[in-house]
Amino acid sequence: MTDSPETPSSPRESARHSVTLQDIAAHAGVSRSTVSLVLRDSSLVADTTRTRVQASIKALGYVYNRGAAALRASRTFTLGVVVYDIANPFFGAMVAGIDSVLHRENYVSFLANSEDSPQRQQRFLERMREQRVDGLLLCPAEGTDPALVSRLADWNLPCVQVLRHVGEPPFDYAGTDFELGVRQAVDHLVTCGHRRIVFLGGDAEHSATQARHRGYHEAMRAHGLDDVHRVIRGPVTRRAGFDGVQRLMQESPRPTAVICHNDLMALGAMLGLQRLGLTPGQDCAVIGTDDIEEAALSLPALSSVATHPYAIGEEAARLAMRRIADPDGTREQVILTPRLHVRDSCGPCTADATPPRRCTDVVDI
Amino acid sequence: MTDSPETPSSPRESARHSVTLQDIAAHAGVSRSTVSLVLRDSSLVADTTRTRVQASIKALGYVYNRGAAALRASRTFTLGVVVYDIANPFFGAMVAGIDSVLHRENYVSFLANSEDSPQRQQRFLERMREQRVDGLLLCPAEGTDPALVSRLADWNLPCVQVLRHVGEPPFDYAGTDFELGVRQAVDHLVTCGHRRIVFLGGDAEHSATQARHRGYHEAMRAHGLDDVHRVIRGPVTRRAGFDGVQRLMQESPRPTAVICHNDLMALGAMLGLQRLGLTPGQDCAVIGTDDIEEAALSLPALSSVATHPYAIGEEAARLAMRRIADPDGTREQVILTPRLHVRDSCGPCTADATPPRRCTDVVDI
DNA sequence: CCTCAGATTTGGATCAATCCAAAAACGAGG
DNA sequence: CCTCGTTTTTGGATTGATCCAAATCTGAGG
Repeated sequence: MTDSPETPSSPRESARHSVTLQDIAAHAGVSRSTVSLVLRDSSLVADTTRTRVQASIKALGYVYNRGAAALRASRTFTLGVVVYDIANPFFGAMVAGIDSVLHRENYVSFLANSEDSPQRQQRFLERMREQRVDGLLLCPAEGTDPALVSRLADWNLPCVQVLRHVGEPPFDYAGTDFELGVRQAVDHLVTCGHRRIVFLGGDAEHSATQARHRGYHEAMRAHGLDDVHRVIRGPVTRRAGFDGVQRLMQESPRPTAVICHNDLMALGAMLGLQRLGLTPGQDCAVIGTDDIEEAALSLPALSSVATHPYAIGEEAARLAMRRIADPDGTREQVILTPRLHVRDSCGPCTADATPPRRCTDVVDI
Repeated sequence: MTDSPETPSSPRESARHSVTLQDIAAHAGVSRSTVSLVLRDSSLVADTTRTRVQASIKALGYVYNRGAAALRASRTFTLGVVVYDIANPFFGAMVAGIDSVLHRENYVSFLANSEDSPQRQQRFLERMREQRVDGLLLCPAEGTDPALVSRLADWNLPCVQVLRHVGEPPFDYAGTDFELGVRQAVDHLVTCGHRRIVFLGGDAEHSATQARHRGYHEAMRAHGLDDVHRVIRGPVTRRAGFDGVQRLMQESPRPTAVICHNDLMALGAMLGLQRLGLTPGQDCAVIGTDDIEEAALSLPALSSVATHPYAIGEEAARLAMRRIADPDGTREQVILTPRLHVRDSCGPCTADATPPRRCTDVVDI
């Protein structure tokens, strides 16, 4: 009592400098190294020692310093995630899927919204490199330099591309078979007796846009409809759907069906038809892509090709975990199968083999 | 050539160990410290030195190591962001607002989706502490321990609460005046001649739910409608709106209007009315909250109290920046003013002073 | 009691930056 | 040429963990 001028366990001690491994070691009567092993629950430490150290950790209110650990160790248990439009509910669901997997794996993620700007994306990627993240989940912004992927490889930064992809295979990728999705839509419409089917939207040269167009062309060709096939390029917004469909409906042999690049466009297209006094599903069939929650809610309920964003997010995250564990393993492509949800916006399907589905059957609110 | 066994600039040199300040210093003929100063562009270094060092940085392909820097310095230029439902488009927009501000400030953010689970939230917060983030943006999960805020203060972790808040003031907070929003809705409906106005939704004791209920009660009282005021508590999902409104419509003196906790509920409620063969805006007025993009698109277009998620995100992020710069400054509460967007779902407003607004005026697709 | 293998534990070096007090360089005025 | 006050630059200590080779402990078998 008399020999030490200040008590070592003073209450504001923690404010002065934070508790370190050294402090725990002293408290538990072991070495720094042993404490470190306990923290990473190594099987090397004896059970009695482990419990003693854990008690000290709790007693002193120790907080692990990830920064210091990362300096020496190779892994940081962090990941970078880049999307190009987080306000889009599709990406919201995808990020939720990513988050669920990362949480299980003790990872946390940096999120950035590139706003489809390659410059913003580039800046974030450089920052991620400075943060020494273990890997990246990247939905490449429009206009991303195709060399980016190999550059990331040079940087030893595992990267899983999501939804879109740039550069040369092989690369890790998680997405949906957009080509198949559009084919399903065309097939269904043709079965229902449609011939003049227009594909609406897709301005940029993404893999995802190209796949949709390819699916459309091939399905039309397969049905012998080469003469009437037609793609209207342009932005993929509500407005574009709204305007585009109205322009189409003023032509003399009117299209009888439109397939839209995404649901937002399709919802806009339905509104456009209604503005002209036409009824979606009756005067013109409409099919969207993504099957966002609002699709089932609209009136008439929108038929849509479900692309399962939550599942894509999960797969992408799992892929990243695998690549981090085995950096030189063969690259993988996880491609989910989309599914057409038939609702009212594509009208009754008299020629269809399956009985027509009624709206109320599928309103999964 | 003959005296050195291997060229120092061998191509795979970078793979062996990464380029450090030391390497740059050697290359530029200055000391480690000077390079460090250049990196943090300090005004201490002479211009000629600065340019020389910058050239070396570029030449050697140096990558700043944030982890190492954070070990010594106090700031990490990282932030933790917690939301409880990232799949909800409202939060998507909010995160976009946050991201835009952080990008300008050279910050990056860790994002977590608590799924409204206090345990998940807690785990993430502890992880953020380990990461030594400079601050937190927190939309507290339902059932969050009110002591959390003061605990974060003990940890020296600046925290801005967003949208909801727990614990005792003073704290930093960014949100919307939900109370005023509901009052606006009630006022409008009363002006239109409604009396039996029901408030639908709100199960938990969040600040945000309480504020809505308070606004509802006060507005009803102000209009002398104490006798008919009524709150139906319950979850705030589409399904709840769908079911809830149908139950209400089966009562003998039917309510003539419902105000919903959020737009998802309101959209569900409109669907519920239609299921009963009733027309929203004609047989029963519906007003939602948030004014999500889908509101204007629905049929009839949904009247909604806009709560500006993007702006809330921006404000919250700005607040965090301010608190990090001045940790002991007085706490601030930024409360945005909501605005009622009148569309078709609340029907014609004969008694209104302003001319009735037509659907087509406000369909801002 | 000694030996030895297997199980635990340990200290010193290391990771890549920042901090800080002190040294060096510089330019103007005497 | 010598001060003196800025302006620049610097080396050593420090941050808090991990790595790794070597030391120590244990208990069974001879």
